[in-house]
Amino acid sequence: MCIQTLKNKEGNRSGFWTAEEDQKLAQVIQLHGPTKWQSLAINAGLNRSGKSCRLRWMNYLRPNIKRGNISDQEEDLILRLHKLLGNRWSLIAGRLPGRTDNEIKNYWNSHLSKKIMKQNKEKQTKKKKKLVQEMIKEVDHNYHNDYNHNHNGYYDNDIGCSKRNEIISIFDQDNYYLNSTLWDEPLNLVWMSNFLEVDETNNN
DNA sequence: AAAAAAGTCAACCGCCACGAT
DNA sequence: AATCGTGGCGGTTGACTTTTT
Repeated sequence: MCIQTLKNKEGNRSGFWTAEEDQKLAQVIQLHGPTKWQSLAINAGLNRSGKSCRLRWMNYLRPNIKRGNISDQEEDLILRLHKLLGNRWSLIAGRLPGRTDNEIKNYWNSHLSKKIMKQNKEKQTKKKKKLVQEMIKEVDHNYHNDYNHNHNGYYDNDIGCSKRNEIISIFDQDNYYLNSTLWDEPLNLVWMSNFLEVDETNNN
């Protein structure tokens, strides 16, 4: 791995820590305790900011740190705590022994946020489908009872048209499946339900 | 095989709170 | 009361890795 040799604004080293730096920091903390980070950095002979030293200690060097392999129980706890507390990572981490706020935050951003988004999308799709199915049923009812339905099979009464409009707007918000040609066709419920099936397979 | 895209995560930055002076 | 130093936090970056094309 290539080790960065960047410097920050104050001219201190920045970027990934080397094993040698870790060792120096751990030694000086053993002597003086994890406080006064600015002077610790100097005592350790590290050309690092106090903040950088503190972060390295808190997230990687301090004892009893757990890294990786977040269990199902931990994940469940993170999800529930996030629902309760929002992005208050240090509070959440405080309830998970050995875990750091940074790790929880990273785990959330790279795993859980997508998972949650997917779950929400699925719920929304389910809801939408149910609604559309109910409306189709309603239109179907009108279709068979409406004397304005003309001899070509066109569906031209006002209620039916507005219902059809509603269905299109709910079902096809992205204008993805349906297009304006729908208006030139009788409302074909079988045809409509084909799209519902397509929708279902796309989301699995 | 290689280039591009997507994912991961360690570390930085800016901001804020708080205690000391 | 004002200023300064320090610690703590969350958002974000970007180097590196992995997956996809």
